[in-house]
Amino acid sequence: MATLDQKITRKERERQEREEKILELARTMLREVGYLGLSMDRIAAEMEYSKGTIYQHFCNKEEIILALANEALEKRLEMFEAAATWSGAETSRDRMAAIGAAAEEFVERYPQHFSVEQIVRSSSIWEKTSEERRQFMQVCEGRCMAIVSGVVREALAQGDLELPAGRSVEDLVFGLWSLNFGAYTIITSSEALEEIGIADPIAALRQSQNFMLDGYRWRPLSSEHDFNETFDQVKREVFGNG
Amino acid sequence: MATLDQKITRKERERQEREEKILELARTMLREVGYLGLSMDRIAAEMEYSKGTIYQHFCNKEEIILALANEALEKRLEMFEAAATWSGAETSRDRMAAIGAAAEEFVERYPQHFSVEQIVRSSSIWEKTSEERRQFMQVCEGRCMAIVSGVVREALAQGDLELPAGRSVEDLVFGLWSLNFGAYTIITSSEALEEIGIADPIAALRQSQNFMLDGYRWRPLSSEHDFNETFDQVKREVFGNG
DNA sequence: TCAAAAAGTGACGACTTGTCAATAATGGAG
DNA sequence: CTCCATTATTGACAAGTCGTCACTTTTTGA
Repeated sequence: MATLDQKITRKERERQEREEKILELARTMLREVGYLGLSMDRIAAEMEYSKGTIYQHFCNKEEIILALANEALEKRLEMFEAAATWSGAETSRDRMAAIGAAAEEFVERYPQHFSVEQIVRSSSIWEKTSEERRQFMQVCEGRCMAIVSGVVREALAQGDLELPAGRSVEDLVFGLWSLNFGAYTIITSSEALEEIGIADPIAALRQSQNFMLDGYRWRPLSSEHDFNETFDQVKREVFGNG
Repeated sequence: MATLDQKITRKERERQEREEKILELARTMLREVGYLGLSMDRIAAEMEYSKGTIYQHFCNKEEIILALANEALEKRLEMFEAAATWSGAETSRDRMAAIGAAAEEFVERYPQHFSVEQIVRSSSIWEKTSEERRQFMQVCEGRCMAIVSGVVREALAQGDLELPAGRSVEDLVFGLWSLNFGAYTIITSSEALEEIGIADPIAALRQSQNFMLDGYRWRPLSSEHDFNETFDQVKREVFGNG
């Protein structure tokens, strides 16, 4: 019985290892030749397995892409969690800034992860993928939202922030989310940003974010505290980025 | 000589008409079956021309996509211009709000145009397309920026706004751009926005925008003036949207 | 040892995009 | 009106996709 169990797990382990290898290959392929260049034939050839075997792991190309996107979301969730529980935060707005720093770090450290997210959002991959994986994605997205919402709620509870009539916590989070997602998308896809006068888009993003929260009157305001310093501190202390 | 000229122009006119028809077909195709479903074969079949002829107009699929994207940019530029010269603006911030309304109207009225823009930004179409068309795109983008920047500069000149140290006009514009682009991307690609607590994303976007500009201390602040009313007014008066 | 079950294979059909020799239409010149 | 050069149009073709499934090989447990 023990040997049987062991053999099952060995098989299972091999399967998982192979799956990981497929994803690894797909990741680098995606980075080097883009979504359209990603080919099942080539994956099979480089894996030295037949196509049929690859299709036993992922029933189509889109499933692979979505699996990569899910990895990305998981990674970011992890980073957001680390930022939200940062011990160096003195105020609720510090904590919010920490999450901003996490978002920044995520894109810088895993640009290909971010680009997968973009692909999933623009190409109509959805229809072809399994319900299961789609759901996983929504769960991740929801949990990410929940972390940020949690910080906002903390601010409300502590009296650092009051929402205007008719606005929900999620509306604020949506604003931040949009700003960040849009900024990174433009940054990674516009070649000549400098030419049209945007020398340091990351700094511009930080500023916009700060001013948006200032607009919400989330205290301390950016005029009362240097959140740029907080950003850099988080990137050093939490993510070990000197 | 007259007849010769006429014949040349007749030929040329026919060519252009056909080109327009190709783009029209591609547009609807893109809307109905997405980027991946857009097929040169099908375009040729539906045009009742051979593939070779289609390829004489656009030397690859990506050129068609980019041509559509350029149409979109032109359209938006037009709408931005209309908004920026709106006669009903009482303050510089009114004028800025008018542009926000134009952006909103653009996405609502031409959703497929917006989706083309997203496709161009995420898929790596760039490499395959002609320098000419790429340049056109950048010019449009630059002119769009220039319109918005113009309004910001007007505000600076009139003393309605002062920029913080180290920030340029373009940084502010970049913030607005990111916020809008990000928000519309998320809106059009996230199915279950309501489920995660974002009931009215457009309202949330307006709010975020207003608060961001409040953060910049662009007077009158949103607490001193109802810009929601301005948005709706512009959509009625400039774009005839009741 | 051996048969049944599981795993792996790759030729295949149906689709792409983009090319290019061959064919058809056109437009002056005589 | 004829005729030929130029230009426009064609569609078979090469080379590449994706996903399938009858087949072969390996594994497994009795």
